[in-house]
Amino acid sequence: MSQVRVRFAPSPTGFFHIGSARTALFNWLYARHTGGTFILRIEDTDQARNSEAFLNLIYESLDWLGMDWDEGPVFRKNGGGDYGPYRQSQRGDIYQRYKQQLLDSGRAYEKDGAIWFKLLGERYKVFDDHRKKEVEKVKTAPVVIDDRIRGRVERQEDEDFVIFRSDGNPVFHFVNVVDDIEMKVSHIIRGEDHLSNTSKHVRLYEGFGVTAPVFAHIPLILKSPEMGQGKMSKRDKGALIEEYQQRHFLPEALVNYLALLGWNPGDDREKMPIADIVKLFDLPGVNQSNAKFDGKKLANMNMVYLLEQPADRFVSLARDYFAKQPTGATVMANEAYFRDIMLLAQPKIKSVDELGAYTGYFFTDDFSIDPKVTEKVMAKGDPKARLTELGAAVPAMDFSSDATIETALKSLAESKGLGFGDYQAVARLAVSGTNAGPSLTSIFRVLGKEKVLQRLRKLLEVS
RNA sequence: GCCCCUAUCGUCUAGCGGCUAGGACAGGAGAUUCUCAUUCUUCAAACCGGGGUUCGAUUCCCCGUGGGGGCACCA
Repeated sequence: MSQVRVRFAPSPTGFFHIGSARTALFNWLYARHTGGTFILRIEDTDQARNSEAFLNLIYESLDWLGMDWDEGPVFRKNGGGDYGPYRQSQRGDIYQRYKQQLLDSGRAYEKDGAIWFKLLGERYKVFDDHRKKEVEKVKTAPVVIDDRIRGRVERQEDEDFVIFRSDGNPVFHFVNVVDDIEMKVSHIIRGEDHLSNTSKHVRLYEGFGVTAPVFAHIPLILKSPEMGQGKMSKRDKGALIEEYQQRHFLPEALVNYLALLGWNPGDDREKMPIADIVKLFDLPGVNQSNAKFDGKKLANMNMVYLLEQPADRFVSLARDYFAKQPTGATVMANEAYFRDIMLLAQPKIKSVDELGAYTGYFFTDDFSIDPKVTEKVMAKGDPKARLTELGAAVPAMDFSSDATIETALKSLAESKGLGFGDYQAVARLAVSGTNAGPSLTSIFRVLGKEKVLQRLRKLLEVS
């Protein structure tokens, strides 16, 4: 069996979005699954819309998601290869050569300053009511595509088409095919939106006297019902990879979710390590119908991953997050203290970007107090009495561990004929300003006696 | 308008001629925990319609309908 060579060929004309990432992922997975080669090729022929910033975003995003490329532009540890250059803007001479070949063999001709690819067959004229003009058509045999995902697809290609514009630039269909031939691409895995183009491409392969690669057209990602109809576009909420990076999602969670959009391992497994996905992924397992994007399921996947991160990794993720927050320097000033708190938060939060709000009161005395929670807590029992009792008891408590604090609090409650719950809510409100957080005993321990007392007193004063 | 693809809970999906149509997310209700979150239990929720083929269709075929994509000197 010949070597599998697949490519991902984005154009740097906009932000890198979910759909592109998924196409890249399926190519990458197939390459890794088969032990083949994953090529990154930049389709930057559209000079007006290209930008270096977008190009860099492609590199950064792929790198962040863990999709390393064996051949392509050099970026960090990725890239290189013998079939370059890997940017179409630098391959002009190759396109000229292929154009000449077609001209020489009579499969291309010039008209209106452009170069057209010539179909073989009897010609006739017909009025096209979509374009509202008369066009010349060619009676050709239908193109048969043996798609690895769709099965047999038959389509008529019945009009000559432009391969070089009158400004001298080659068009997408032409460069795409030429590059795939030159780079010895064996499998073309791309979005279903290209299925209709494939008949053109097949004719071009034939024109060059080359066997076409295997095609595999994957389903598209559609908007979720709340977002409306149609395929996901760059303007839709949650469509950009950059957004998840900024929200500090775990790239492996995003990749896992994306893999499940249009593919499944054949059983009920959903969360699975990338190595397992690589092992199980194959083209016949890819669905034929489009999938709607579900941000909630992605968020859940992210949480599931977050919960099981080893402590060191979680702290490092937290550090990346706080490095970008205005309060970051203060928060991370004391490494041990920071780590302690982050590990208290880890099992409780759903995403890293909640960390700031969730742990704020640990790092400043000037934290906000939730008025709604206050109202609720202060309405029940005699919270002010509990605060007073706590204030009196805390100085003598053993703050050396959660367990000793718990024992002390429970014995205080017992001595008053009350339960732990009678103190918990109001104490929590005093030290954290809210009703959600790590266990009260942990908060006490981390904060220390002095701050706990100070906050208990403060709440007593204002209430 | 023409061409191509597609169709199971709200969403992602399993099913590959005979099943109480399974799982997951989201939603409802309980339980556990010092709060919250997690976790656990539980409930509700689907085979687009019509024809065939067959002893028997969610499953195979055809026609509708719905959804998606394509029809450029864009990529």
